[in-house]
Amino acid sequence: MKAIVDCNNFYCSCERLFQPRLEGRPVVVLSNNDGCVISRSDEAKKLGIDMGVPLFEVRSLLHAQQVAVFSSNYALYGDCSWRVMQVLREILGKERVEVYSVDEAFLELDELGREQLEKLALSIRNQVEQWTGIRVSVGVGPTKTLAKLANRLAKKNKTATNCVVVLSTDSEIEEALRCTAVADLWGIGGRYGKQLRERWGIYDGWQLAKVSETFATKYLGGVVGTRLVRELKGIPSREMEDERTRKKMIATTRMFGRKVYELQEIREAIASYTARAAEKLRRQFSAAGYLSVFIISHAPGQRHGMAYDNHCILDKPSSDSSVLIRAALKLVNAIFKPGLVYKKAGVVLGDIVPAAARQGSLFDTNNTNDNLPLMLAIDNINFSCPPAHQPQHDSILRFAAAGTNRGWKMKQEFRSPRYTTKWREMPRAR
DNA sequence: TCTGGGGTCCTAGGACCC
DNA sequence: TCTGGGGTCCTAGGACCC
Repeated sequence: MKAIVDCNNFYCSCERLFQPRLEGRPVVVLSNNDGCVISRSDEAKKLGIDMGVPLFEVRSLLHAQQVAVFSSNYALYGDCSWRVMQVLREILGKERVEVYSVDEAFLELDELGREQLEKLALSIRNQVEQWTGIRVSVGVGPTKTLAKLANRLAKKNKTATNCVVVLSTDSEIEEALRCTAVADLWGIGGRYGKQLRERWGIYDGWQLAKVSETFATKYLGGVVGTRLVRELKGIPSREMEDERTRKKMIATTRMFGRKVYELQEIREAIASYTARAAEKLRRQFSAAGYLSVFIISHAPGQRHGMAYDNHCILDKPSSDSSVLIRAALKLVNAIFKPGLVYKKAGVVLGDIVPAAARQGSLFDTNNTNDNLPLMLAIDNINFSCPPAHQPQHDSILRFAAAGTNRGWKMKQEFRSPRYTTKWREMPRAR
């Protein structure tokens, strides 16, 4: 049997952890640049604040209802996530835990009886809450997709279910599928949902579980759809995956805090995003062989601007910020067009390989020329020291190319302290 | 006026090879 | 009018996820 543990309103719960006075009050967390709402407490959901709604549309409602508003604080959420996952690993053993996202993990459970499964799920839920302060929901089923469905039902009705739902008998599964709209299934998004309804008259999960594999292959994206339908029928087709700690692609992209016109500012932004991406790369002991940059211009009155991108293959894979920044700046120079207004830029690293197994370049006489020790020293210092009195900066040691004014930086007006990851921002007890 | 950021997997189609 | 058959690799783009 498979289970999925999912943290309730994760980002909001993290904020509340350090401000218990917010318990029972509506809370929301905003996306980067304070653009839209990406996490809501139950109280905020009840006020009718939708997921993903732009801040400006609900500003007065938030104010009138005295909703506590936070900018996103990824240092805090990442650390809380790690704590939750550690508890799961302690309970089940780390081979049985697959971290799926910042707030979700799949668990491999034994084939126990129904009551025992429910007891186990409940005890996991309680243990996590007791040790981390984060409330979670647990869904259990014969496949990952059905576990997801169980979890959804658990969250939908927290009081009745105690945040735990087990789907183990055929009739339980049938009933759950019947009461779930097809687009609410894991793996069916808006596009397929619409097609299934309008073209095939398939509205709920039970109908979809009945289609043939040929149908799924043909109309739901090939093997992806086939796997999904098999999972609904109770045949495990998405096995537990090895913790793939190494990402295959690393991106740092941001909206600017204001309109940007000058190449110099774009270069600063690209340099600082590249430095950030390189940091992520080094954290997983990798090097990248491919680098791409893009900038997006602002078309007045339109939702989407025009994208300009450029990429290169590096002579040899690298995780050296200065090497990557140099390459990125060269790329951005080639695509910048004066006279446009820019609103966003980004850097993507690809062709990622383990740093230890890099293929050297045939023409490179100096293979040890990477500044890895220097880079690691920089990472260490940046991790432990906050940038004192310089709110426009995230780190104390930076590359000159990233600039000093940084007027383009994203807005973060409501960020809480990084309680658990920066010494100077630790909570104080009187 | 103001709408995020970071990932994965898969398919189709073109270029190229023998 | 008729014009081989199979591979592989790469890229772009679609769809989905949190």
